[in-house]
Amino acid sequence: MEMSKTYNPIEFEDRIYKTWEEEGYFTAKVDREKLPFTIVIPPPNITGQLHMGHALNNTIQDSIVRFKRMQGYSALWLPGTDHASIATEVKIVEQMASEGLTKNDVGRDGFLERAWAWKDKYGGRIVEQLKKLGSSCDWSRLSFTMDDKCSKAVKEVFVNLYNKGLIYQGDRIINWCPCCKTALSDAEVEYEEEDSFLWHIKYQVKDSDDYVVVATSRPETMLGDTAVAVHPKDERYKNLIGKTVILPIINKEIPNVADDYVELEFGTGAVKITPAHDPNDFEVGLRHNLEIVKVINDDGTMGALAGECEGMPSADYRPVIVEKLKALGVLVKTEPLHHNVGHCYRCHSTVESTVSKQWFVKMEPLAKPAVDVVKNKKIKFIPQRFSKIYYNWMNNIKDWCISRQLWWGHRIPAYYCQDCGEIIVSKEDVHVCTKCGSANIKQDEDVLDTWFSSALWPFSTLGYPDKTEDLEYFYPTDVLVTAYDIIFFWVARMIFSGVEHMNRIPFKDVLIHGIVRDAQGRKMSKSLGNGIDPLLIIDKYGADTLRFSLINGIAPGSDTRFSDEKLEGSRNFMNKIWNASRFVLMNVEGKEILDIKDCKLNSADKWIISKLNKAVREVTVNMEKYELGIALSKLYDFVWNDFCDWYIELTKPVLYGDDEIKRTSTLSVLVYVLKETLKLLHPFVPFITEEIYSNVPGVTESIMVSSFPRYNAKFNYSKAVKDIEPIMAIIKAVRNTKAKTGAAPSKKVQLFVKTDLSNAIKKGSVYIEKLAGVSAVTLINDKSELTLKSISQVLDFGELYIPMGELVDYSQELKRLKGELDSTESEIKRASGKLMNKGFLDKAPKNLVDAERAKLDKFIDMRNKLKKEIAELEQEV
RNA sequence: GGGAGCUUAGCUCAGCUGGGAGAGCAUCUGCCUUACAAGCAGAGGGUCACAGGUUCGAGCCCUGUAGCUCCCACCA
Repeated sequence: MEMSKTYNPIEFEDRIYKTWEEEGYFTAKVDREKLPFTIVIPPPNITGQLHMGHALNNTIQDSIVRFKRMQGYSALWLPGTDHASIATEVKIVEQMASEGLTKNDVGRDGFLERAWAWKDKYGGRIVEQLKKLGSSCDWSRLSFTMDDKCSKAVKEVFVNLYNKGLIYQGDRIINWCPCCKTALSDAEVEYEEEDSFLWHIKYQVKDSDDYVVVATSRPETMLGDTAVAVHPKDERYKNLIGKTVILPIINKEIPNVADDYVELEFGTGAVKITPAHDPNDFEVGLRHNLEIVKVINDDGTMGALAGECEGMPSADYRPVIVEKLKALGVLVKTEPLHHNVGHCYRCHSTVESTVSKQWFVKMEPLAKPAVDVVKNKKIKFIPQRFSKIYYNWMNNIKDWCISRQLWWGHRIPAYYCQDCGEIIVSKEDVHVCTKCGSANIKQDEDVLDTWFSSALWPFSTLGYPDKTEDLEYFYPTDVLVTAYDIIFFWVARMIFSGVEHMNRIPFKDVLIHGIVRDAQGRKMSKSLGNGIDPLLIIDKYGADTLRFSLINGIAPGSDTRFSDEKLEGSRNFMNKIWNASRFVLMNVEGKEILDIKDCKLNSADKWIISKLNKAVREVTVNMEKYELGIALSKLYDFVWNDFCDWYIELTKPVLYGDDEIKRTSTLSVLVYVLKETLKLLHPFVPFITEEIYSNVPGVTESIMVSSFPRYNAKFNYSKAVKDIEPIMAIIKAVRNTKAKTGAAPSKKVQLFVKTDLSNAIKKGSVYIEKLAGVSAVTLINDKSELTLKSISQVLDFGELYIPMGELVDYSQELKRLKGELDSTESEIKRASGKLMNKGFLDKAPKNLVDAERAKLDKFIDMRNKLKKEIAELEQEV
């Protein structure tokens, strides 16, 4: 097949992906002959479109899973999507609003019908996009957090936890999003700094002219105050403790209590206590047995206590009540305040703290074993530092509010008897009360936090609670790949869930990567409009280019910047691979190719095989440590520098020469190295490698099912390497000389070499001639044999003399040689300094000391030669 | 308030268990050499934030300082 002159991925990526799918290469089999290797995908939201974060996350997973698959594991990458309770519900509400409908208009069933329809229509988008990226997911196992399998697991887990007393229902202070109209967990609240005020308000002490001034940032909640608190040790308020104060406006009598929670220095030292709308106040209320009075409704509007302002949004009511306080003369001071305010992570509204009846997971008993499995290294975070973040969160965790006042999600499997009030928690639908026999049963209206089902993902997708073959073979999974921003939401919860329900860790390693930023280092966001659409990049440059630019050079846990420059560099590399391959394939066309075992290898052949072998070892080691960025940049170096710039150039004299046997060997090596290189590259850039591989003569199978190259000690041809490297040094030196003297690279020069390595040089002279533009290489024993005006180069294994005729400027030459002498002298100083250091001689490893000695000898030799050259040159001038 | 990370060439970043500072881009100089101008060859460019310490030896380990970034936390 003819390969086009430039890399054009659009021509083959879709076709190749289709073939892979049709051949079933992504489908993992339970194969007792093989070891399993499992990754479960972090399920993208069905509302989501592929963004750069997904692209990075999935490229990493795909590279790992392809690598493992080629290493011979039965590798499963299990894909799926998340129902994204709030996010999806918001979408459906918006959609209905455009038709002038509300949730209540259509009712629960009607709403769910719409939601499922939406899921069917759009939920698959992201899956198609993942395919464009080249993801080798096992689509036959595609899961969804609300499919039957996962729903069964959710019910199982809920009921089990309830029966163990680890799930309970209660009136607690929770975070309420007035916009989404649902409770949120603590993790779902994001704090942002805001400028506000601290209002100082006088509360009169009952039956007295005294008053206490409280400071608050939330005056609108004051009608729900049920106490004023001061610190027990606060001298200023000693007399106040136990007295009654009067709440302005509604003139309600409330107690004054003493509590350690109060900070002496902050505000006035006296705090109004609103148990219904502040988590701290709620705690104070519990300690002092205070009344809980709600003043803000669940929808964020003021309640009946606000009188004529009932129904007004609480934010609007704030200035109203401030005015009222002013009018009453009880507002004594207003000072600016910079503080943290909680916002909903989905809609960004300011969240309210409010008391409400919700379902909670009791965290303490679950957290401890989950900390232990990380502490004793059963689960490893990569990089390790993220385990600290994990500990910190787990050790300070509070109970998890899991009920959401939404319709889209897993409906809580709790049933209430309308007659006797019995609560029945059951995996099966309940129609009859187990206590009184009544059929008047209602299921809980609420659904579960989305993350409740995601927490079960590593085993619910494999069949839990059923003891399936998949679960038995593929669980625990091997590595979880995710960005650091969902460690709390997801990773931590999977860990305690796996430990609790499976009695086994859900994964062995957690590979944390960073986020993709824009070229200026800013987070990509909708509001900034600086997001880059990976699909547009794929359309323009191809998936491999995108993948390469995301992975190359990244370090675990660190953020990465995405830029056009990187993209172009990556595209250029793809083109390089493409053209190097084209060179090989063009030359081998119709020619005989042998196994390299049957070839007569020359030193260049052996050199590239050694280099390849070294690359194999290093890439494998790096991959096993999840150092993908390092692995890939090593491959880049190998391909571009060693293979293209050197080896391919070194093959040309042979390929264009007339020795058939040598040519066959070199062609065979070219094919061998190309194939192995493509395999090394394949996990990262699957399409281009498949496309080229399929064009290599003799190849019948997909590169996907080929074996990853293995390190082979036999391929370290150290003698051949020693023979070819001086040749390369000479080529460089000649090129350098030409450039320095301003001679055209194409200008042929003669070369005289004085060296002990005459055999190797003789053998390699054809390379020197072709690659450095030399007409003839002549070995000499002494410079006196030279009659022409030359430029000299002192290398560590000998001297080169290049007659350059009129281009030789002796004073320039003298300057250059003196410069070289200087740097040689400083090397000698450095090395001899080290070797004169007794501490170094005594304590450094012997091989290092020996190496240092050898260097010193070499430099002294070079110094002598340089001095001689300089002396001779000075005579000429 | 607690914790983490970062500071290396003009820019973006690598640098593994301490043993002579690296890449890409940019810059400069030459080249259309029949795989590739999305290319080839050559060159310049760094007190590894600062100050101490450990060590024969520190970009790497320890302590402190400064600047930047992020996370967590109930300061009304």
